This record gives sequence, C-alpha cells and structure tokens, in this order.
Amino acid sequence: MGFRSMLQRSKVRDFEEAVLPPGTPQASRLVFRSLGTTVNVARGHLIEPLDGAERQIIFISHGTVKLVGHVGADREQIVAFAFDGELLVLSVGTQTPYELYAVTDCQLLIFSAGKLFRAAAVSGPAATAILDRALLAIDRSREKSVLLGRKTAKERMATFLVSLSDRIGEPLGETISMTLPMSRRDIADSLGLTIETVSRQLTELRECKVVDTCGRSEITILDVTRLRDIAGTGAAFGSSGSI
Amino acid sequence: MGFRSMLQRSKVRDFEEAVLPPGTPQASRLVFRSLGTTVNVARGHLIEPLDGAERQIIFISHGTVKLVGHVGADREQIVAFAFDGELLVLSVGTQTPYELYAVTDCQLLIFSAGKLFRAAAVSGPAATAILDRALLAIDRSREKSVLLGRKTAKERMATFLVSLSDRIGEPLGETISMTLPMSRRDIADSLGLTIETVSRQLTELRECKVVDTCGRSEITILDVTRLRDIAGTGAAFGSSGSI
DNA sequence: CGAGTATTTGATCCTGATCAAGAACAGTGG
DNA sequence: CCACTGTTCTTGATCAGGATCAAATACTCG
Repeated sequence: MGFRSMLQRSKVRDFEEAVLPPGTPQASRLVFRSLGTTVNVARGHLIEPLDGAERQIIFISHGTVKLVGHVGADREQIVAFAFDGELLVLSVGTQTPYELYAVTDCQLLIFSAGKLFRAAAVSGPAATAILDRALLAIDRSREKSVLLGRKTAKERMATFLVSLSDRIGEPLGETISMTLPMSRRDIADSLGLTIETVSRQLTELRECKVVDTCGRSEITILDVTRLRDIAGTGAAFGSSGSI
Repeated sequence: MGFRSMLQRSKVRDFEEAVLPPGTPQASRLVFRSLGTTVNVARGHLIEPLDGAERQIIFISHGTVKLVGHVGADREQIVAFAFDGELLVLSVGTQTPYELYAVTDCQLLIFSAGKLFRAAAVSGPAATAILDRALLAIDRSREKSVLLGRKTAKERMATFLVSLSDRIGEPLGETISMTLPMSRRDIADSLGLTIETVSRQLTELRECKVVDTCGRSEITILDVTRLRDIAGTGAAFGSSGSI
C-alpha cells in the first residue's frame, strides 16, 4: 500500500543523529535505543499514548503530526505541528484534553518523559540538548500566543507561511517552495480562524503576487520579504518602505 | 518607601526550597547559589536581561512579573505571568521581541539558562526538577493557545479567574478570595481582549453572583463550580446541569 | 479633599464567523 | 484514459462578537 512505499520514498530521520549531541557516549546511545518505542501510524489516525498516566516525549522519525486541544465538543485548536526530526511533548491529564493525530502517514519514536530525562541526566550534554528542545517548544508556543491574541487574519496567514517555510521549505533561487502536508481545516484550526477565512487570505496573497499555489498543497513564496513584512514579525521598520 | 516595606510584610520564597528536590546535595546547592543574581525591581519597571545574548531562567522570589510580546508598535500580548515561587524562561533574539516587566515590586533571582542546566545536570534529580518546570510552562502556554484561539470573551475571563485562583487564591469556606496584582489592562493584554471587554465580562459575572469584587483588586469567587463550567475547562458534562 | 488615573458604561463599527452554493480536486472503477 | 463520486476548497451574502470611540464614574494617593 501507499503507506509503506511513502516511508521508503523519502528519508527517515534518526533520533540519535537529530537530537543527541555528537559526543554522546555509546553506552548512553544504547540506553536511549532501549527506551524508545517505534510506532507507525497512517494519516488521519489518533496516536494513543503508550502506557498510562505519564508525560511522553515523541520524536517524529518521519511525517507530520498535529496536537489538538478541545473546547467543548466542536471547537478545536491545533496547539502544535511537528515535522520530521522534531520532538514533541505530550502531557496527559491536563485541564483541556489534548489529542495527537497523524497528519500524514508517519513513523514515531515514543519515550516516557521521566525515563528519557533520567537517561539523559547521566550524560550532561544529552540532558542539555533535550532541555534546549523544550525551551524551543516554549518559544514556539509563545509565538503562537502572540499570533492568536493580537494578529489579524492576514498577519496570521503570513506568519504561518513564513514559519512553515523555515521548517519545511525548499529554497529555489529567490523563492521558497513547499508541499503543505496539512489541509485547510488544519491550517484554520492552527491559526484560530475558519477554513473560509484561510482560503480568502490565501487568495488575496495570490492576487498580490506574494505567493503562488498549484493544486491544493503546492505553494511557492514569491516575495519572501513582503510576506515577512505582512507577518509583522521582527523588523518594526520593514525592508520594503520606510527608509 | 512602600517598596521595601512590602517585601518585608510578606514572605520571600527561597529558590532551593521551592525548586530543588529535598535530597539535593549541599555541594550542588552551593553551586546554584553562586550562579544566581538577585535583583530587586520596582513595579512597572522593565527587567533587563543580565548579560548579552543568552537564554535566562528567572526565579520569582517575591512579587508578580509579566512577559510581554509585541506586534508592531501598539499591540501587545502578555505571554505569561509569573508569581512568587515560580520559574520563568526568558529567551532573547526570538522572532517577536519580548519584554519582562515587574507588575508589582519584586525580588528575582536570575540565572543563565546554560549555566543553570550544566549545574543541574550534575545532580540528576535537580535536572529533572527544572525540566519538569519547563514542561509545566509548555502546558500553560498551550492552554493559553487554546484560550486565545477558540474561547469567547466570557470563557476567557472565567478561565483566567479559575487559573489565577489555583495559583494565588486563598480558600475561605466555599469561596476563594484573591487580590489581583495586575490591572485591567494587564488582564486584557493577557486574554487577547480590550479593557472594556474585560470590564463588561467582570460586570456580568458579578451580576449573576458568580464573583464579587471590592475595590479594584479584591475579588471573591462565590460559585467555583459555575465559574469552572463557564470556563469550559475539562468536564464536557458540567457538574451543574446535565446528569 | 482634590487631582490624576483606572475603570465602567454606552453607542457604533468592522473583522472574521456563519450560512449557502458552486468549483476543483483525488480516488475509484470501468 | 476518462467518467463518476465524495470530499475539500473557493467564493459570495449576511450576521455577530468584540473593537473602537466617547463619556461618566470610581479609586488611589498625596
């Protein structure tokens, strides 16, 4: 089936290579290998936490996952996407219930957070590497709060595209191309908007030649500078315009 | 002045007591003591990162601080509050610029994140304790994303009060009282609303006898269950009503 | 008690949600 | 390779929650 062939077609990331610092001793590597559980999940499926009530750390060997928070029955908010080679923290028993879903077919490596930390603590640099990832997750989540709390629909869309291009884009000269792994609904659920608004914003960006799309999931950023300006990220004095 | 007397009036938390696990060896404790820089800041003032471009971990010995993210010149979003005894991660050089402000007069203990982790890595349990705090920060930040992305003004206000009561409330029988350390503007900037909307929501909650206020900053939660229901937190089937 | 700021309340406006078709796409089987 | 079908996406019309603008009121602190 398509699932297996896809996994073979493109690269599967290696946890040790992607996360552990180069000097990690062989003994620690073996410990990490023994702690992680490899899981394959087909797109659209829920990823169940391994055992009972414990925080887990999930390494994405291949594919894209989304972490979804729920408000009541029908409203949902995607709290994080994670792509190939990234780590994701999955807490259980939090105030709002969260669920992890496979956005594309994917291969994961699941750890108990406690065990992983105890193993990492043995080798200082490994602990620091994992902590650093955790702090990166905090930064990303805070960016998201700013986006959700204070940005307009247009700014959200632009911010999303800029951030995605940093994570999964393929530079092609002045432009950046990427294949969106997620649907419009996923984008909307991530940006706190509706699919209709996402669609409209994308249309407007296409009309002002900032991006170009081909089919549902191919997108090319034509004017990176302009898109960053719209995203309202960083530079208070945009590169296109004042001074 | 009022500053000093306030510090004396109520308790100042101890980093070792609040963060480090009980069994932490004396040698490690001494290392931590040598790493932290104590700083006093008067309310309203900006808290400057200590040295140059490095991530810092800040322990709040006493008082309340807010971490503010900016979009353009005039829009701001409070990404986190931190109260007595809590830890806060301050990243520098992120996409959006963040600033840390003292909401009340406060006393802080500032660490370089790198140095703190390296010290913590020596004693496994200490590393785990700090990592645990980092994961808690991720959980809080994700809750905030759900709130900002999908909750209504009323739900946000209720969620805010519930969360605050968990962190700084004083239970009095069936009710919970607290002194809000922050202004309406701060609440609005934290909830992604305007001060007017915050004020109106508070008025409505007062009118339906869910809370009671006295002056600007004294607030009592009269009906905790009801408030949690409104917050839309957890229980899909609220305790007041269906089954 | 008075001055200045913070908060509340009221009236109107606007962005993005909702409701409703219609068009484009992907996957299937002939 | 193409027609068929169900889904996803786009576009249009209307609606509503919260923002904005404007003023009155209540605190706090000297």
